[in-house]
Amino acid sequence: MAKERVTVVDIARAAGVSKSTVSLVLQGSRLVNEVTRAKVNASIRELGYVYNRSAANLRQAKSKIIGIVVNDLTNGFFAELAVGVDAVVQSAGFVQFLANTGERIERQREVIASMREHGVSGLIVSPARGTQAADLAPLVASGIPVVLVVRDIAGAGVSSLTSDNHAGAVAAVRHLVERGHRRIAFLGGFADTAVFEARMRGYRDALGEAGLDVPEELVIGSAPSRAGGVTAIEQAMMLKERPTAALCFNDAVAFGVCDGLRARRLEPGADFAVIGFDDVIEAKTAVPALTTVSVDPQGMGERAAELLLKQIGAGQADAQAIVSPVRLVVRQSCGAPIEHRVKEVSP
Amino acid sequence: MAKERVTVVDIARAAGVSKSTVSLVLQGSRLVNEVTRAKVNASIRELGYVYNRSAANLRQAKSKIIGIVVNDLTNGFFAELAVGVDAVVQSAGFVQFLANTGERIERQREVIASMREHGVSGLIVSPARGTQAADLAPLVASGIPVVLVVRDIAGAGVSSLTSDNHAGAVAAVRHLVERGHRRIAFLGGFADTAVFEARMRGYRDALGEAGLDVPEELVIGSAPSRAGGVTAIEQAMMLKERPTAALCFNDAVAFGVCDGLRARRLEPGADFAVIGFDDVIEAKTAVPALTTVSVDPQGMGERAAELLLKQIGAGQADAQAIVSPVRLVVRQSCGAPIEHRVKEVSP
DNA sequence: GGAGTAATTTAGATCGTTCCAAAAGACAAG
DNA sequence: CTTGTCTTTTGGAACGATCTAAATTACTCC
Repeated sequence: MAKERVTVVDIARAAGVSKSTVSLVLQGSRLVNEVTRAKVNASIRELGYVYNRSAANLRQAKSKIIGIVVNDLTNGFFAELAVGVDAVVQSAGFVQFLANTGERIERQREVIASMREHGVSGLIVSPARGTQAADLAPLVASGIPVVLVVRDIAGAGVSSLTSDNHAGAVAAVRHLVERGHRRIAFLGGFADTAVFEARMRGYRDALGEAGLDVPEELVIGSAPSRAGGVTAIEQAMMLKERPTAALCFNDAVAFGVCDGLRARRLEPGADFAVIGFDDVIEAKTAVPALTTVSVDPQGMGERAAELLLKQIGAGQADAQAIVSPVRLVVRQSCGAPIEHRVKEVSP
Repeated sequence: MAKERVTVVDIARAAGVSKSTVSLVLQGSRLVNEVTRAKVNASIRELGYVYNRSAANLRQAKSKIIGIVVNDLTNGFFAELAVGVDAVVQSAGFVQFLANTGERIERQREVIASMREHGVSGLIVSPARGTQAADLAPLVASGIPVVLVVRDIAGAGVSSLTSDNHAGAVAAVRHLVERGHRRIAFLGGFADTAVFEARMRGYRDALGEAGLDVPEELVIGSAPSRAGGVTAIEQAMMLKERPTAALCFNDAVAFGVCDGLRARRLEPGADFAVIGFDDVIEAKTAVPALTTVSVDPQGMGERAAELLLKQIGAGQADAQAIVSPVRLVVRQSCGAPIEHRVKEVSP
């Protein structure tokens, strides 16, 4: 039962060639004759050979592995991001190491170290909350290409791919203002992240532009989750002057806000306008369909992967910060007419 | 900038010992003297040494990598499963290769092959729909420990960890019957999976046990997603004799069913009883909170990982099929009283 | 048939670690 | 001072691929 490992030497013997030739066949070199190649491939199949990447890797120091580190995989946004990365990376012949940090910096340090030991040729990181440039310094110093995604870190000196959070928030708030809202809340999210800061700034700027002032009590932080949304809206509705609309930190919060509204017998969309951020898959099929700022997580994952692969290919490219555009997708949760909702559900 | 790689030999030189000693220190052997160990560790830190697992791996043929293959990462259930696996696997000093097949068997074949090339010491697989025992045969023959999770495959000859889908469905339907429902639908899911088959059988058995017959038109399949749930309930409500309650294939479908009910101005829980399956995190915080059969995906991931690690440790254990128990969690969507809903939201 | 060129093939060193067997040192007992 | 027992340390051969430079074979054209 304990089968001996089949190696290139075994195949070489079986096919009557040298191991060098087998190696050439394995890497698809065009140097080798058609008949020889066929013979070798036949032996490979026959003996059930499994390529040993550790060995190859040892010799050539480039591994066909890329690592992806996300801060919270149970959040649909990041899961989709990972799927986008996976798609691109796989079709380029790479395989991905995925690790979840659960927002723990210590864990993040561990997984990054582990990935370096495995010789990843590049790393896509959505950093845990509170990650400092110093935390990434050893990684960056090693010269491994790194792309930060979603959350940028000032002074880290690596490429980043973020979404235009400021513009998205501005667009959302403008839309609410156009629909006549005057008391607009900003709900959910942790205030210590760059993403929160940017969205919040967009919210303030758009209100200022409309000549509205920004009452502090209308900015209510919470966990960026569905449960957090429920508590945030509860708090908002206890104010003496209640808001009539809210821009939410992300879609999860927005769903929570809808839940909280229903709990008070208010209908999201009709009685209170809700706008989310991210456009996760569920946003479209929820009832009411969620108006949200589309960030296209899967697309972001794909672009991040492409950027990383380019850097891996180019050896050493200098860091670039890409801000990908977003667009407001108007659906029903902000008060748009409701008649054709079911039609919008994809088949 | 192009730094030379630091190897054990460099450290040996710096610390004034042989590379064998350095190697012993690296593996934490107790054979080496305390002072020597300290000297070596100092040099390691000083030179910024990074362990090369490919090299180690080449020599000792056991890799500290386990692979996890899931069929749909964008589904919260599987993302949570992956997180559970990750937690256990990491703390055992392993790292996980995660790949998403998106229910494509061809892709599944590719990623499994790729994982074997990387020398994973074990594999946790939630197989894509339609996977046959034959698809896994080469993998199984190689002797790598494999644990199938969520979906078992008859005749594959490997261990599996599934949930007690039959018992869960029975409990759910019994509950609905006790609450007085007589026309109970089974909504969503693809009929060609073992999971569907088991839940469905539980549904039928419980109805039979209550002396109710099972009208074919009340079993309505659909994609196991939120969108699928919307279409399934639409279809159910077009019947001449409408159901008053439904057991859904999973939570995503159940949420879709709630959406679809609202679209018809029916309140889930009050006007129609809905029960889901899986108990994803959102089930608790949704409004109305979803009554569902708790499967605890994260816990399943953890148990699957533990089972796999045990098999890796034991060399060759024989296949065992573990069915993990489930329990019905009664919340509001099946018509329970509604007053304390907000209290149940976790802080 | 031989020179020149192009197409294939190959021996052998090499990558960075672990393992084995054996050597070296330390110490106690005779 | 030898011998024996422990504790530490070590050289050198693996592991399974790739790479380099050189060797071999095949072909073309006088």
